[in-house]
Amino acid sequence: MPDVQSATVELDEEAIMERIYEAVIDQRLAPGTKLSEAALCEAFGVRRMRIRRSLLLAASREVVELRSNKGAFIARPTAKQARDVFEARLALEPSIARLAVERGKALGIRTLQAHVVKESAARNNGNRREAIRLSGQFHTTLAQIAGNAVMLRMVKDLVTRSSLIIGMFGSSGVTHCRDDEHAGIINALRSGDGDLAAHLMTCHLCHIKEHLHLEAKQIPSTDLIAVFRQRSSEPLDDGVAPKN
Amino acid sequence: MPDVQSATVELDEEAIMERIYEAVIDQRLAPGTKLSEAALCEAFGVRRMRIRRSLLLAASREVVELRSNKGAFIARPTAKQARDVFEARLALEPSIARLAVERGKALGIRTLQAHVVKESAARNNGNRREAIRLSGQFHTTLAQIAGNAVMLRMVKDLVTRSSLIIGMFGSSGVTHCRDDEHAGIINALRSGDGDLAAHLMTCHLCHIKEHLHLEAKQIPSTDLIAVFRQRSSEPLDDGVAPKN
DNA sequence: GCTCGGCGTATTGTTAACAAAATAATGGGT
DNA sequence: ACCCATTATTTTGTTAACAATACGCCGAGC
Repeated sequence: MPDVQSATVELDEEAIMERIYEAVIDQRLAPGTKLSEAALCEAFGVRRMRIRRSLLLAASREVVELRSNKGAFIARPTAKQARDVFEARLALEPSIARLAVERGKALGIRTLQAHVVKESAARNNGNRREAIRLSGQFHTTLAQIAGNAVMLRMVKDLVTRSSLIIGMFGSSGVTHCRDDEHAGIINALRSGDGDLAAHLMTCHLCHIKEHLHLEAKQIPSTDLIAVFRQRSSEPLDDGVAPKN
Repeated sequence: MPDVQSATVELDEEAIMERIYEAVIDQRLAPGTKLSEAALCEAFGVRRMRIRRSLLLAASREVVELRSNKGAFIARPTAKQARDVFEARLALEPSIARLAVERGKALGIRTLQAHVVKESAARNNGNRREAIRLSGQFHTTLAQIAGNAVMLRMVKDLVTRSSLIIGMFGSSGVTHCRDDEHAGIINALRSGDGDLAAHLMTCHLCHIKEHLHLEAKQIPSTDLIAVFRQRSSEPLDDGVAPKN
């Protein structure tokens, strides 16, 4: 047996990124939060290099934002980014629901059902954080059942960013998803109706999106030079924001 | 004016990753190619750290594979990964085509048309590499026109991995895409028919996929211990491959 | 009393040296 | 002549020190 002191194995970069994702989904890390390297080193018990690389990974997924010589911050999605994220989810997740119908084994469906039961329970108990976590996990679990690793990775990223988007633009108090809609999708799964599952997923995502206030509500960015900078109109750029 | 010697600005991690992507798309970097750090340092004129981080980024996108203590290699997609990639493309790109119809300005469409003209020319001139490059770029350009940065990022990754997949499973000599299919999609764009554009894209992707030989052809992996290792059946794992 | 400027501290970014593993080379034995 | 063990070299992985930038504190001046 290895030494009892550090029984926990050293986490690798992806694992640390995953932990950051979880914290973002739970809304324990709000948009704009500073992620100091020293603090993260202590939190995860690793050296600075490991943290640094984890932050780079998260930044390449646009879950954190790296400001030069300032450090790492939890990303603050813009309205445009929010639209893009949900547009992507609307393209992906109905297909995922359809695939889950085709490939979902009994085990997977039962897992999902247990999931939704816990979700309802958490909501009724007023356990808001747990409810949010589970409601996000519904979408990733569905992607697992669909059995496509590429799409699973995409959904994980999108769900995490959605949590940030809700933090920025969501009506406070209202949670992500309505669990009855999740239940409806599960019923479609059980009855083997792929078209229905896909359709319900589309509706579900639209509903989430409708509860956002994307009309330039946007918490003041505290970055005054950016606010007062002359902004040129947006003529056909390649859709990718400059990074500095 | 800065010193004339190093007029080229220092490339950042994403830029280097982009250059690796391009080389993969052009099939100048074949699956399994070793990417030694020293060589890359010289090639890009940067220090080791920068290279190392670029490789980490590319690895997180599964375009390169990091083997512990062995170094970085261009990824060798498995048949399962190939299926997943094309399944994801089939979910994403028809939607992208539809969005491009909605939002495509005249400028963007003209750009695409010029693109396809160059593509045909390259093909007729026997300029295989250029033809491959342009045919891949058609899909990313379409995503730019659709104006969704999230989906653009996804398509770039998927197109790059598709190039690797064709390198692994494609009938040699046959190029990625048939340019007449690209032309058909552009016509749908011009006539403003979103459903048609989406449908043509679906067909187009299916055709590419059909030209692959995914039935365990798989170039012998040269890693003998892996070949002779007793393989347990694949029972319901989470769809994510172990990394070592 | 408030603002501006300089100084000290803390945090980030980078470099270079070091440790460990794998690969290549050498030599001895059969 | 071929194969295997041992050594040398290269290449990767990690650590720690250094440099540079940003931040907070304090005092001087208005």
